[in-house]
Amino acid sequence: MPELPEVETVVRGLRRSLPGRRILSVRIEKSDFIDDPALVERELPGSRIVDVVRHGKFFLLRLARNGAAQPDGSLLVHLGMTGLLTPRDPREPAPRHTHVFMPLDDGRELRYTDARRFGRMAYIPESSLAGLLSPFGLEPTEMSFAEFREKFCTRRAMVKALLLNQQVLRGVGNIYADESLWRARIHPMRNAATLNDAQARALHRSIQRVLAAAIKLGGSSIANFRNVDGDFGEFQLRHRAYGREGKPCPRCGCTIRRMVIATRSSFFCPRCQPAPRGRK
DNA sequence: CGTTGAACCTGTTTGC
DNA sequence: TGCAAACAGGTTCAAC
Repeated sequence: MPELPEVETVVRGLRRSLPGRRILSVRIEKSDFIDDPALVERELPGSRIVDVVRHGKFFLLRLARNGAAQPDGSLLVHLGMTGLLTPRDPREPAPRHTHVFMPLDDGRELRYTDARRFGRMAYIPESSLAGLLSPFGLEPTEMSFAEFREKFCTRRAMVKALLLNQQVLRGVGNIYADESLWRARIHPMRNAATLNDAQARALHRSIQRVLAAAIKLGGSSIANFRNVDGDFGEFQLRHRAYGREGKPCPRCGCTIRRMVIATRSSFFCPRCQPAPRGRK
Protein backbone atom coordinates (compact mmCIF):
# COMPACT_ATOMS: atom_id res chain seq x y z
CA MET A 1 0.00 0.00 0.00
CA PRO A 2 2.54 2.60 0.82
CA GLU A 3 3.79 4.79 -1.99
CA LEU A 4 5.88 7.92 -1.65
CA PRO A 5 3.27 10.06 0.20
CA GLU A 6 2.47 7.29 2.68
CA VAL A 7 6.15 6.55 3.32
CA GLU A 8 6.82 10.28 3.71
CA THR A 9 3.95 10.47 6.22
CA VAL A 10 5.44 7.60 8.23
CA VAL A 11 8.94 9.10 8.07
CA ARG A 12 7.70 12.48 9.30
CA GLY A 13 5.93 10.76 12.16
CA LEU A 14 9.01 8.76 13.14
CA ARG A 15 11.22 11.83 12.84
CA ARG A 16 9.19 13.55 15.56
CA SER A 17 10.27 11.15 18.28
CA LEU A 18 13.03 8.77 17.19
CA PRO A 19 16.14 10.94 16.72
CA GLY A 20 18.31 10.76 19.84
CA ARG A 21 16.83 7.46 21.00
CA ARG A 22 18.91 4.35 21.50
CA ILE A 23 17.83 0.85 20.50
CA LEU A 24 18.34 -1.44 23.49
CA SER A 25 17.74 -4.81 21.87
CA VAL A 26 16.06 -6.55 18.94
CA ARG A 27 13.65 -9.46 18.98
CA ILE A 28 12.67 -11.01 15.66
CA GLU A 29 9.78 -13.44 15.32
CA LYS A 30 9.29 -14.09 11.60
CA SER A 31 12.37 -13.15 9.61
CA ASP A 32 11.76 -14.19 5.98
CA PHE A 33 11.53 -10.51 4.91
CA ILE A 34 14.87 -9.59 6.55
CA ASP A 35 18.01 -9.84 4.43
CA ASP A 36 20.33 -11.05 7.20
CA PRO A 37 18.46 -11.32 10.50
CA ALA A 38 21.59 -12.28 12.48
CA LEU A 39 23.34 -9.12 11.29
CA VAL A 40 20.36 -6.98 12.35
CA GLU A 41 20.34 -8.65 15.77
CA ARG A 42 24.08 -8.05 16.12
CA GLU A 43 24.37 -4.47 14.84
CA LEU A 44 21.31 -2.65 16.17
CA PRO A 45 21.49 -3.06 19.95
CA GLY A 46 23.28 -0.08 21.48
CA SER A 47 22.96 2.07 18.35
CA ARG A 48 21.50 5.54 18.55
CA ILE A 49 19.00 6.70 15.91
CA VAL A 50 20.38 10.00 14.59
CA ASP A 51 17.86 10.60 11.79
CA VAL A 52 15.10 9.07 9.68
CA VAL A 53 15.28 9.66 5.94
CA ARG A 54 13.22 8.53 2.95
CA HIS A 55 14.58 7.27 -0.36
CA GLY A 56 11.69 6.60 -2.76
CA LYS A 57 9.49 4.04 -1.00
CA PHE A 58 12.36 2.99 1.26
CA PHE A 59 13.40 4.71 4.44
CA LEU A 60 16.42 4.50 6.69
CA LEU A 61 16.95 4.74 10.40
CA ARG A 62 20.41 6.29 10.42
CA LEU A 63 22.37 4.69 13.25
CA ALA A 64 25.46 5.75 15.21
CA ARG A 65 27.38 3.67 17.71
CA ASN A 66 28.91 4.90 20.99
CA GLY A 67 28.86 8.67 21.10
CA ALA A 68 29.51 9.19 17.39
CA ALA A 69 27.56 11.95 15.68
CA GLN A 70 28.07 10.46 12.23
CA PRO A 71 26.10 7.34 11.31
CA ASP A 72 28.05 4.15 10.72
CA GLY A 73 25.13 2.17 9.43
CA SER A 74 21.38 2.17 8.76
CA LEU A 75 18.33 0.03 9.17
CA LEU A 76 16.77 -0.02 5.70
CA VAL A 77 13.01 -0.53 5.65
CA HIS A 78 10.50 -1.06 2.83
CA LEU A 79 6.87 -1.32 3.93
CA GLY A 80 5.80 -3.48 0.99
CA MET A 81 2.00 -3.56 0.87
CA THR A 82 1.05 -3.83 4.52
CA GLY A 83 4.10 -2.88 6.58
CA LEU A 84 4.24 -0.34 9.40
CA LEU A 85 7.01 0.63 11.80
CA THR A 86 5.79 2.47 14.85
CA PRO A 87 6.81 3.15 18.45
CA ARG A 88 4.34 1.76 20.97
CA ASP A 89 3.89 1.32 24.67
CA PRO A 90 5.33 -2.17 25.32
CA ARG A 91 2.48 -2.87 27.74
CA GLU A 92 -0.10 -2.85 24.95
CA PRO A 93 -0.64 -6.22 23.35
CA ALA A 94 1.09 -6.46 19.97
CA PRO A 95 -1.33 -6.76 17.05
CA ARG A 96 -1.32 -9.84 14.86
CA HIS A 97 1.59 -10.05 12.40
CA THR A 98 3.99 -8.05 14.55
CA HIS A 99 7.35 -9.56 13.62
CA VAL A 100 10.06 -7.28 15.05
CA PHE A 101 10.28 -5.68 18.51
CA MET A 102 12.93 -3.10 19.40
CA PRO A 103 12.80 -1.65 22.92
CA LEU A 104 14.08 1.94 23.10
CA ASP A 105 15.87 3.81 25.90
CA ASP A 106 12.80 5.98 26.61
CA GLY A 107 10.58 3.07 27.58
CA ARG A 108 8.81 2.72 24.23
CA GLU A 109 9.19 -0.16 21.81
CA LEU A 110 9.58 0.14 18.04
CA ARG A 111 7.42 -2.52 16.41
CA TYR A 112 7.28 -3.71 12.82
CA THR A 113 3.95 -5.15 11.71
CA ASP A 114 3.36 -6.59 8.24
CA ALA A 115 0.53 -9.02 7.47
CA ARG A 116 1.67 -9.97 3.97
CA ARG A 117 5.41 -9.71 4.63
CA PHE A 118 6.03 -8.11 1.23
CA GLY A 119 8.13 -5.56 3.12
CA ARG A 120 11.88 -5.71 3.49
CA MET A 121 14.36 -4.92 6.23
CA ALA A 122 18.15 -4.97 6.22
CA TYR A 123 21.12 -3.61 8.11
CA ILE A 124 23.28 -1.59 5.74
CA PRO A 125 26.84 -0.65 6.75
CA GLU A 126 27.75 2.91 5.81
CA SER A 127 30.30 1.73 3.25
CA SER A 128 27.68 0.01 1.09
CA LEU A 129 24.86 2.55 1.39
CA ALA A 130 25.68 4.70 -1.64
CA GLY A 131 25.99 1.67 -3.90
CA LEU A 132 22.68 0.34 -2.70
CA LEU A 133 20.79 3.56 -3.38
CA SER A 134 22.44 4.48 -6.67
CA PRO A 135 20.29 2.36 -9.01
CA PHE A 136 17.17 4.30 -8.07
CA GLY A 137 15.77 6.97 -10.33
CA LEU A 138 14.84 10.62 -9.81
CA GLU A 139 13.23 11.85 -6.60
CA PRO A 140 9.87 12.90 -8.08
CA THR A 141 9.22 15.69 -5.59
CA GLU A 142 12.50 17.39 -6.50
CA MET A 143 13.21 16.60 -10.16
CA SER A 144 13.43 19.51 -12.59
CA PHE A 145 11.57 19.34 -15.89
CA ALA A 146 14.89 18.97 -17.72
CA GLU A 147 15.81 15.94 -15.62
CA PHE A 148 12.37 14.41 -16.11
CA ARG A 149 12.48 14.87 -19.88
CA GLU A 150 15.95 13.33 -20.09
CA LYS A 151 15.19 10.34 -17.88
CA PHE A 152 11.55 9.66 -18.75
CA CYS A 153 10.60 11.09 -22.11
CA THR A 154 13.47 9.40 -23.93
CA ARG A 155 12.10 5.94 -23.18
CA ARG A 156 9.91 3.90 -25.52
CA ALA A 157 7.69 2.22 -22.99
CA MET A 158 4.15 2.82 -21.84
CA VAL A 159 4.02 5.79 -19.49
CA LYS A 160 2.22 3.66 -16.91
CA ALA A 161 5.09 1.17 -16.81
CA LEU A 162 7.68 3.94 -16.58
CA LEU A 163 5.91 5.73 -13.74
CA LEU A 164 6.00 2.47 -11.77
CA ASN A 165 9.65 1.77 -12.60
CA GLN A 166 11.68 2.69 -9.51
CA GLN A 167 14.82 2.99 -11.63
CA VAL A 168 13.23 5.85 -13.51
CA LEU A 169 11.35 7.67 -10.73
CA ARG A 170 11.62 6.53 -7.13
CA GLY A 171 8.44 6.43 -5.08
CA VAL A 172 5.51 6.55 -7.52
CA GLY A 173 3.15 3.56 -7.26
CA ASN A 174 -0.16 2.52 -8.76
CA ILE A 175 -2.40 5.15 -7.16
CA TYR A 176 -0.23 8.17 -7.88
CA ALA A 177 0.64 6.96 -11.38
CA ASP A 178 -3.05 6.87 -12.31
CA GLU A 179 -3.85 10.14 -10.53
CA SER A 180 -0.95 11.92 -12.27
CA LEU A 181 -1.96 10.62 -15.70
CA TRP A 182 -5.59 11.62 -15.18
CA ARG A 183 -4.53 15.10 -14.16
CA ALA A 184 -2.20 15.42 -17.15
CA ARG A 185 -4.88 13.95 -19.49
CA ILE A 186 -2.51 11.27 -20.74
CA HIS A 187 -3.57 7.69 -21.48
CA PRO A 188 -1.57 5.08 -19.51
CA MET A 189 -0.64 3.22 -22.70
CA ARG A 190 1.02 6.19 -24.37
CA ASN A 191 4.63 5.68 -25.39
CA ALA A 192 6.66 8.14 -23.30
CA ALA A 193 8.93 9.08 -26.19
CA THR A 194 5.94 10.31 -28.23
CA LEU A 195 4.70 12.86 -25.68
CA ASN A 196 4.90 16.38 -27.04
CA ASP A 197 6.44 19.18 -25.02
CA ALA A 198 3.14 20.37 -23.54
CA GLN A 199 2.18 16.84 -22.48
CA ALA A 200 5.60 16.18 -20.95
CA ARG A 201 5.37 19.41 -18.97
CA ALA A 202 1.82 18.62 -17.89
CA LEU A 203 2.88 15.19 -16.65
CA HIS A 204 5.89 16.54 -14.77
CA ARG A 205 3.72 19.18 -13.10
CA SER A 206 0.93 16.71 -12.35
CA ILE A 207 3.22 14.22 -10.65
CA GLN A 208 4.60 16.91 -8.37
CA ARG A 209 1.23 18.44 -7.55
CA VAL A 210 -0.45 15.12 -6.85
CA LEU A 211 2.38 13.96 -4.58
CA ALA A 212 2.50 17.29 -2.73
CA ALA A 213 -1.26 17.28 -2.19
CA ALA A 214 -1.20 13.69 -0.99
CA ILE A 215 1.65 14.34 1.46
CA LYS A 216 -0.27 17.30 2.81
CA LEU A 217 -3.27 15.06 3.53
CA GLY A 218 -1.20 12.31 5.13
CA GLY A 219 -1.35 9.89 2.18
CA SER A 220 -4.15 7.62 0.97
CA SER A 221 -5.86 5.01 3.14
CA ILE A 222 -7.72 2.57 0.89
CA ALA A 223 -8.12 -0.31 3.31
CA ASN A 224 -5.57 -0.20 6.05
CA PHE A 225 -2.84 2.42 5.75
CA ARG A 226 -2.27 4.21 9.06
CA ASN A 227 0.41 6.65 10.13
CA VAL A 228 2.55 6.15 13.24
CA ASP A 229 -0.21 7.67 15.40
CA GLY A 230 -2.76 5.19 14.04
CA ASP A 231 -4.64 7.77 11.96
CA PHE A 232 -5.90 7.25 8.40
CA GLY A 233 -4.69 9.43 5.52
CA GLU A 234 -7.26 11.51 3.67
CA PHE A 235 -6.03 11.74 0.11
CA GLN A 236 -8.28 8.84 -0.96
CA LEU A 237 -11.12 11.37 -0.75
CA ARG A 238 -9.42 13.30 -3.55
CA HIS A 239 -8.81 10.43 -5.94
CA ARG A 240 -10.13 11.35 -9.37
CA ALA A 241 -9.45 8.12 -11.28
CA TYR A 242 -7.89 5.44 -9.06
CA GLY A 243 -10.48 3.01 -7.73
CA ARG A 244 -13.34 4.84 -9.48
CA GLU A 245 -14.31 2.34 -12.20
CA GLY A 246 -17.87 2.97 -13.38
CA LYS A 247 -18.09 6.37 -11.71
CA PRO A 248 -18.17 9.65 -13.61
CA CYS A 249 -14.96 11.47 -14.49
CA PRO A 250 -14.96 14.59 -12.28
CA ARG A 251 -13.85 16.65 -15.29
CA CYS A 252 -16.07 15.48 -18.17
CA GLY A 253 -18.63 13.08 -16.67
CA CYS A 254 -17.61 10.19 -18.92
CA THR A 255 -17.41 6.81 -17.15
CA ILE A 256 -14.03 5.94 -15.64
CA ARG A 257 -12.68 2.66 -16.99
CA ARG A 258 -10.46 0.01 -15.46
CA MET A 259 -8.10 -2.16 -17.45
CA VAL A 260 -4.91 -4.07 -16.75
CA ILE A 261 -1.99 -2.14 -18.21
CA ALA A 262 1.63 -3.03 -17.52
CA THR A 263 0.23 -5.89 -15.40
CA ARG A 264 -1.47 -3.52 -12.95
CA SER A 265 -5.05 -2.31 -12.58
CA SER A 266 -5.26 1.05 -14.28
CA PHE A 267 -8.06 3.59 -14.01
CA PHE A 268 -8.53 6.36 -16.53
CA CYS A 269 -11.09 8.51 -18.33
CA PRO A 270 -11.45 7.29 -21.92
CA ARG A 271 -12.50 10.77 -23.08
CA CYS A 272 -10.03 13.03 -21.21
CA GLN A 273 -7.19 10.56 -21.72
CA PRO A 274 -7.48 9.48 -25.36
CA ALA A 275 -5.97 6.12 -26.31
CA PRO A 276 -2.95 6.17 -28.61
CA ARG A 277 -3.57 5.04 -32.18
CA GLY A 278 -3.93 1.33 -32.61
CA ARG A 279 -4.69 0.59 -28.98
CA LYS A 280 -7.84 0.12 -27.08
C1' DC B 1 15.05 -2.89 -24.57
C1' DG B 2 10.28 -3.77 -23.37
C1' DT B 3 6.57 -6.88 -21.99
C1' DT B 4 4.27 -10.55 -19.58
C1' DG B 5 3.34 -13.85 -16.12
C1' DA B 6 4.35 -16.11 -11.99
C1' DA B 7 5.93 -15.96 -7.36
C1' DC B 8 6.19 -14.20 -2.66
C1' DC B 9 1.85 -14.09 1.72
C1' DT B 10 -2.40 -12.88 4.11
C1' DG B 11 -6.77 -10.63 4.35
C1' DT B 12 -10.94 -8.76 2.40
C1' DT B 13 -14.39 -8.31 -1.07
C1' DT B 14 -17.16 -10.16 -4.81
C1' DG B 15 -19.84 -13.48 -7.37
C1' DC B 16 -22.40 -17.55 -8.06
C1' DT C 1 -25.55 -18.61 3.80
C1' DG C 2 -21.18 -20.60 2.00
C1' DC C 3 -17.39 -21.21 -0.59
C1' DA C 4 -14.21 -20.08 -4.18
C1' DA C 5 -12.35 -16.74 -6.95
C1' DA C 6 -10.65 -12.28 -7.55
C1' DC C 7 -8.27 -8.55 -5.88
C1' DA C 8 -5.05 -5.52 -3.01
C1' DG C 9 -0.88 0.35 -2.20
C1' DG C 10 4.89 -3.89 -3.30
C1' DT C 11 9.23 -6.09 -5.84
C1' DT C 12 11.79 -9.68 -8.40
C1' DC C 13 12.88 -13.07 -11.65
C1' DA C 14 12.59 -15.70 -15.83
C1' DA C 15 11.20 -16.14 -20.49
C1' DC C 16 10.22 -14.31 -24.96
